[in-house]
Amino acid sequence: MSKVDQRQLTRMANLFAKLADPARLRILQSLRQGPLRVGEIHRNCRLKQANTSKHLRVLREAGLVSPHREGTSVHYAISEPLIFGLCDLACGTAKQSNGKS
Amino acid sequence: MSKVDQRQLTRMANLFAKLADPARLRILQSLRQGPLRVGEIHRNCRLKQANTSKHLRVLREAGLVSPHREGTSVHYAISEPLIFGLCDLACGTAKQSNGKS
DNA sequence: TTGATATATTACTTAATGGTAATAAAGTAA
DNA sequence: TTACTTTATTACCATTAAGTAATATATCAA
Repeated sequence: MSKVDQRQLTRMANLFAKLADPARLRILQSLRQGPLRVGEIHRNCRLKQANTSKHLRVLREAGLVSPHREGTSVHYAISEPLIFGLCDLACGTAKQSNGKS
Repeated sequence: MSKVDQRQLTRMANLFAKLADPARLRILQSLRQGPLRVGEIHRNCRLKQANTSKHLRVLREAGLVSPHREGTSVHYAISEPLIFGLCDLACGTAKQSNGKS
């Protein structure tokens, strides 16, 4: 990646921003083993229903997850598995290294 | 990474947050080939001096870069090279995939 | 000391974001 | 239709963060 222009840097920053929230990381981890309904996610991750829906919208609009209606419920699935590479790397990097912020 | 607890998710999210800014990504890329003085960084990245200093503080407090005084100037160097793995992965993942946010 | 240069910090404005309660919308069943 | 369930959206508040101008601090030279 010798030449990275401003637009690409902005796209990268936007992607990192989507991952910069513990609740969203938790949602993504919960989807790692397969699709889940919104209700399952919100109980599984201990998030309020509205909050879950908002986070899923962020992830969906970023192209990281995709919804699939089934009756009254909606299943969400990972649509960009590459993010787990990022998560795993960050998990290793962030072991005890993080500063005071 | 089967078991990731809340603290670790928060650390990961904090790390991602540090990378979630185009200016900081640009600073990190500029340091990829070696340490630079603050003045070089701020001219190189076309950032205001104060802004550069603030971003460097964020990166420093996150343990990603480290300063080294030399006379009146301060050299900054990458202190956590693993972040380039994250940057490269994000660069590949964020090619044209990013949503409307 | 004074002066010059390099970097850091402060104060401020503006913009974006997360969490929540309430409400709306979508789907199904009776 | 009504009633019920599931998910999405809206409105609001509180917090956080980026950018900037001005100022402060640090280091060195004379």
